[in-house]
Amino acid sequence: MNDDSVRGDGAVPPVFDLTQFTPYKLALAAQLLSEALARQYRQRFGISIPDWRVLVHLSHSGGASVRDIETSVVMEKSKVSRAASRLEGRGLVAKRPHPEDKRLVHLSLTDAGQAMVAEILPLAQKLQARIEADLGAGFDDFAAALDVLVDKYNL
Amino acid sequence: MNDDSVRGDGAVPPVFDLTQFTPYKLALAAQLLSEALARQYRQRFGISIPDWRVLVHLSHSGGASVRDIETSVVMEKSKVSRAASRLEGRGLVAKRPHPEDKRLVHLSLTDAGQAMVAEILPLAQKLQARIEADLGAGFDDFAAALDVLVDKYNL
DNA sequence: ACAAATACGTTGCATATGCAACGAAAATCG
DNA sequence: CGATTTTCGTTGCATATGCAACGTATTTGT
Repeated sequence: MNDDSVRGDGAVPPVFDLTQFTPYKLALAAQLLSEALARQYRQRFGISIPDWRVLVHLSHSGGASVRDIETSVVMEKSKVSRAASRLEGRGLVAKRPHPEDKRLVHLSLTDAGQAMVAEILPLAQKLQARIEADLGAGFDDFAAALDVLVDKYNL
Repeated sequence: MNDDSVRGDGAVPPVFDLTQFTPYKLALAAQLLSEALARQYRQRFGISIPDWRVLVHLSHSGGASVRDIETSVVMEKSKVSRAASRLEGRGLVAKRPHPEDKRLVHLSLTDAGQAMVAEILPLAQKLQARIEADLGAGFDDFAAALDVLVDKYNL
């Protein structure tokens, strides 16, 4: 007898379960977690995920250019630019020309922006705590594995 | 002396590093891996990620309805529907009415579809092997952690 | 058996996305 | 210096996306 999956033309279709494929599982887990968080602030604050990333990064950095955010948060610059414009329109972010390099646009949170971030961050921290609890002792290894993947596949 | 970050209004902006936030790291790792794979078959076969998921699922299941794919691969049904139409247009997938339940559309791979899947799968398997090597002994725990997250946050 | 509720797949529409092109500004190099 | 390249941010455009609405088919409940 031979292999179950032999076909006449010699092209053996490998048995392949998408649900056991790591990139797929990763994508699914990421989607579920992102949605879990996004649902919480989407309705309450009308904030999208790109908006949220920009806000949080500005809160953390205290101010940055579009390019800074592009690289550190890994978002297309056009995405960053549009998020910044939306947020500026809502009075959450201030856009100012950089005094030394006139190509750069300096972004920072307004007071309203800081207030909103202060309201939103606890939600994220609560989710983070929940995830750590869900994974228990394995959390640190999990986080480390993610770091390995991120820097092996970055670029 | 007091806490560094005390502000007059009592709203303490929590120190929060997006890059240490698990949902963010997960999203980033997922994006990088998906792109790594997508680049390989996008150019060579003109296949998008949704297309790929549908093809692989059909290969694995041997045939399924739009709804089957929607639930098992976790894609919006409109996304599945459009992917199926694209693939049908390219002669890779056959759409047939279900004989018993006329609401269902039965999808299956054509010979050309099977041939393409047979060409593409090895790429995925190679990536999978590389990931397992990258994570070494920790891989199984990593995969298990992903499963935990997926079913804790599904729905 | 009939009406109402539900399930399935497609499509219209508003929005989001990636990519390339662009203008302005700065850096590089001869 | 002056010319060429590179960098930065925005925008135009083609495509992709999610969501709701729809038509058709089946299931449920009375």
